[in-house]
Amino acid sequence: MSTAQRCILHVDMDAFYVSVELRRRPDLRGQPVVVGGTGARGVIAAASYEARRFGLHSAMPSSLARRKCPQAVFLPGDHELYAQVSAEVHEIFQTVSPFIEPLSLDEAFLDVTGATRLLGSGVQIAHRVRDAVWQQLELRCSVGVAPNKFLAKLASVAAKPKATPTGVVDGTGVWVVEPGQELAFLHPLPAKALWGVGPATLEKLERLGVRTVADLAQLDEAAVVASVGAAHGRHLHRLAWALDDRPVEVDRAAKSVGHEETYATDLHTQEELHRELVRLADGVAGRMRSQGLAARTFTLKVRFSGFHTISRAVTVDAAIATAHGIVQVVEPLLGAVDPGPGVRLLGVSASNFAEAAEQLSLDQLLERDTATPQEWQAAEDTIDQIRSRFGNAAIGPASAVGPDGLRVVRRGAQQWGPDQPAG
DNA sequence: GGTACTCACCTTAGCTGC
DNA sequence: GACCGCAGCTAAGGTGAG
Repeated sequence: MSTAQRCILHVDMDAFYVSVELRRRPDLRGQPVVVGGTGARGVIAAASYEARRFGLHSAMPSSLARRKCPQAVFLPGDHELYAQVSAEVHEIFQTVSPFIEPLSLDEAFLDVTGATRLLGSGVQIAHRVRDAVWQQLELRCSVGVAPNKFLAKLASVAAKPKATPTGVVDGTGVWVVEPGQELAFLHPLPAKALWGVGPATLEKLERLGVRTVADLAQLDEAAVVASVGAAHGRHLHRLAWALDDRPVEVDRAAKSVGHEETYATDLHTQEELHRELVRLADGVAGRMRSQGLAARTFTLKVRFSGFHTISRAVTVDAAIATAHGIVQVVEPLLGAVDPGPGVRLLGVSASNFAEAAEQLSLDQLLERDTATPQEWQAAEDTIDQIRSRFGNAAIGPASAVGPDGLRVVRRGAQQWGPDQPAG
C-alpha cells in the first residue's frame, strides 16, 4: 500500500442481545439462553455461548432450536432497550475516535489512525475500549485491529469466545493483524470467511476448486469474474489479496426504508391485505418523516404460504411522505395479487429519496380525495406529534384497525417473527 | 421440515431514445 | 422505414450481512 498505514478497529459485542438481557436476569447466567423466536414462525435473534454449544445460532428457526436444546430459556426481544444500550456503547467509542461507522446495534468500525499519537497503539486503544465497555456497561466485546476494515472484521471474529460441545472457551478479546502479516492471517481461512461469500457464492467458488482464501487468490481474476459476476468477482479477488481501501463512513445516508411482517396465520382476503398495507405504509411514512425524507419509488413484497416471493415496484413523479400517499400508489399493485393461496408475509419499502421539501406536490395521486395533499401532510404531521408525546400506539389510521385493535408497526417491533403461534 | 426483519448491492431483462 | 448498437432507466429477483 502506498498510502499511510491506517489503523482500523472492528468492535463486535459478544452475544449482545442475550448479554443485555442477562444484566436484568443474572439468575440465567451460565444457562442456554435465547432471545427471540418465541412464536411458532419466528427465528432466534441471539444465543448465549452456552446455547451455542448445542448448535443454536442466530437466524435459526425457533422450532428447530427447541428440538436441539429443549432446556433453553427463550426470552422475547426488546429492541428499544438494545438500541439504548447500543447508544451507550457508541458514547464510549466517541472517547477514542469521532470516525465511527455503525454496522448494526452490536458492531462498528472505528478509524483510530489519528488517535494513536495521543492514545497509544491500536492494540492499546482496543483494550481501552474493551475495558471501558466492561466497566461501564457490564458487557463483553471482541475487537479486531488491522490496516483495513475487512481484516479488522475477520480479526474480531478470531478474538471471540468459542462454543464447543464440551464447553465455552474464552477468546483473546483483542486480535491484531500487524502490517506485513495480512496474507499469513488471511490465506489459511476458509473462503466462506470472506465478506460477501454466502451459500450461493460459496457453491460457485467450490466448483472452481476453491476451499481457502489462498485458493481464491491463486485463481485468475477473470475466472472468478466469469463465475460470480463482474463486480462481485473483482471485489472478492481483491479481498483475497487483503486489498480493501474502503473508508470508515461516518454519515451514511439511508437509501431505503421499509417494513415487512410475517403473520402468525396467513392472510386470505383483499380486505386483510388492504388493512395490513395501511399499517405498513403508516410505519414507513412515519419513519421517513422522522428523518425528513420523501420517496419516489415504492416496492410491495408478497410471500405466499409456499414461500414463493414476489416484488412489485412503482415509481412516481412527485416524492411522497404520507401513509395516505403510499397506500394510493401501492394499492393497485396489491390489487393484482391473488391472496387465495394464503399470504404469509407482506412488506412495503420506500426508496429513491428526494428532498423532503418536494413532498407536498401529490396532486395527481390524490385527485379522488376531498383533502388536499397539504392537508394530508398536516394531518400526518399532527399524528407524528401525538405519537412523540403519547407513544406509537396512541393514534393510527382507522382503516388499519382490525379485530385485535390498533397495532402500529415500529422499527424492530416484530423483528424476530410473530408472537402468536401459527395456526 | 423449516426458513424474521432490514438494508445494500448486483444481475438480468425489457423498454426507450438517439 | 427498418434495423442495429448503445446508453440510460426501471422493474424484478437474487444474494449477503447482521
